[in-house]
Amino acid sequence: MAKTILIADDEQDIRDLIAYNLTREGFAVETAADGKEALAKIEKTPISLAILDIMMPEMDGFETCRAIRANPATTNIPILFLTARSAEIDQIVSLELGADDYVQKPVSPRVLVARIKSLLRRFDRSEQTPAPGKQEQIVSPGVKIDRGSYKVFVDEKETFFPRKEFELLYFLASHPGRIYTRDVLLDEVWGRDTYVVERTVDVHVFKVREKLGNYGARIETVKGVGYRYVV
Amino acid sequence: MAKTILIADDEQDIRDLIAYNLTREGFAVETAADGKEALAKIEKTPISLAILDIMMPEMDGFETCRAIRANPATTNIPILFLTARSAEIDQIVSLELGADDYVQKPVSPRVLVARIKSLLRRFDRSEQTPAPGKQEQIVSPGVKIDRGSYKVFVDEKETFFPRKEFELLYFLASHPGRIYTRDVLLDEVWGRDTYVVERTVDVHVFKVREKLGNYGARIETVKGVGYRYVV
DNA sequence: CGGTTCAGTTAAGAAATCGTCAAATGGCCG
DNA sequence: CGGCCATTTGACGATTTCTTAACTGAACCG
Repeated sequence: MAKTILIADDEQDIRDLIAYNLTREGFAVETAADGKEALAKIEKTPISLAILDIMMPEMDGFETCRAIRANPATTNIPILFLTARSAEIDQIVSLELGADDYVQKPVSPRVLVARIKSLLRRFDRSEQTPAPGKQEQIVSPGVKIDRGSYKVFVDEKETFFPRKEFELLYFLASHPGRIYTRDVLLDEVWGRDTYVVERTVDVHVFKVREKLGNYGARIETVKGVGYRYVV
Repeated sequence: MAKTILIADDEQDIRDLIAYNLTREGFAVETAADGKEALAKIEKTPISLAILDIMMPEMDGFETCRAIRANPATTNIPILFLTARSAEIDQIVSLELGADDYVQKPVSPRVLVARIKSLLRRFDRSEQTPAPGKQEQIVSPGVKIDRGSYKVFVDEKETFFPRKEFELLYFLASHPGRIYTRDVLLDEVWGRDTYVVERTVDVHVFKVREKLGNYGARIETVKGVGYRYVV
């Protein structure tokens, strides 16, 4: 669930300040001291959003931005510029650089964080395809899972599932028949940047089964491999 | 099948920039340099969405918007405003102009495209379902919310809700059962460009519940997720 | 038959989340 | 200017949720 944000700035102080604030907000953070390093990190790690300072040695923010946009694998990453002088703002705006937002230095952490969240929201929503990606409701005999209202009905009776249990059930049920190993489930349900023991999944499966009552057996164990939801 | 988007702005550069980006995304594009021209084009061509700059010669964006809404044939066209100054945003918000969204200049083409897509999706969906986007009154047993007069009646008794609380209640109540994260509520109720802490939502929910008295429990909390209004 | 592995189950501690209150801020109006 | 009100923030405690570790039993294997 945690998104990774890349911070490219040549001043260590700035990197630290931003990194500190973003980490506190639950983001994962990668840093780079110049454009070259930024590109290298972007190749290696999946990045949700990049913050680029404009003035950097080696390769400045503009160039870096162009390079990111030029690569089909990274062309959709939202980019937020940090600018020191207002003259640079004009450049950002006028050029079709593909900048999505900018924040003027000196940065206020609160404003920056708010902008980042707002940008991410905007892009998340624009990428949401209602059709195959996320189903609003998953219905199988006796069990109905409704994502819109975050409710689960077992034999017509509303049954409360805490978040992780809901997400786990929802994920499994939205890919019926398919087997998922624990580490894949951790990735998909818990998020890529969480560090919990794999057996945690077992406990949640147990609880979900409990709540599903007669239908608990819908979640099958495949010994030595993982779990799957069957209809 | 391509949707046609009308761009009304007096600056050629802006028109070209937006047109270029929309075309690249597979939209058809019509342009107009002022409000009069925009209305003329709308009459001739079926338009899926209109982008209006506010400051235009002859007829500004506000007037154009009113004219579009006044004509039954075009009253349902989604309208997105371009605004240069934040003072204008207040106007958009305060006047119930029937604006569906706005983007602050300088525009990031990518953000604009994302917004447009999201708007179109929203309208596609809302036209399929008979449920209208904005209801004048929302009535549930014991609670009546009147948008026109900005009044709320709890058990027939008029109860005053300050603006944010009213908007929050109205938004939740107009999508009963549906869960909303604090993120989304901030977007929808507070507006995209506000930088407030998420927990602010909680306090408002608290106050709304207080004022709803016996019906306070209508707003349910889903721990770790968000809030929903139930009937 | 004993040992090993794997998953089910339970309980307890840790962490996250929310409700609530109080105080700070800032706008508005008399 | 002073007071009122709406809004926002930070703090605290209560509660829920999550995670871990440990125990148990079943299946498997030599």
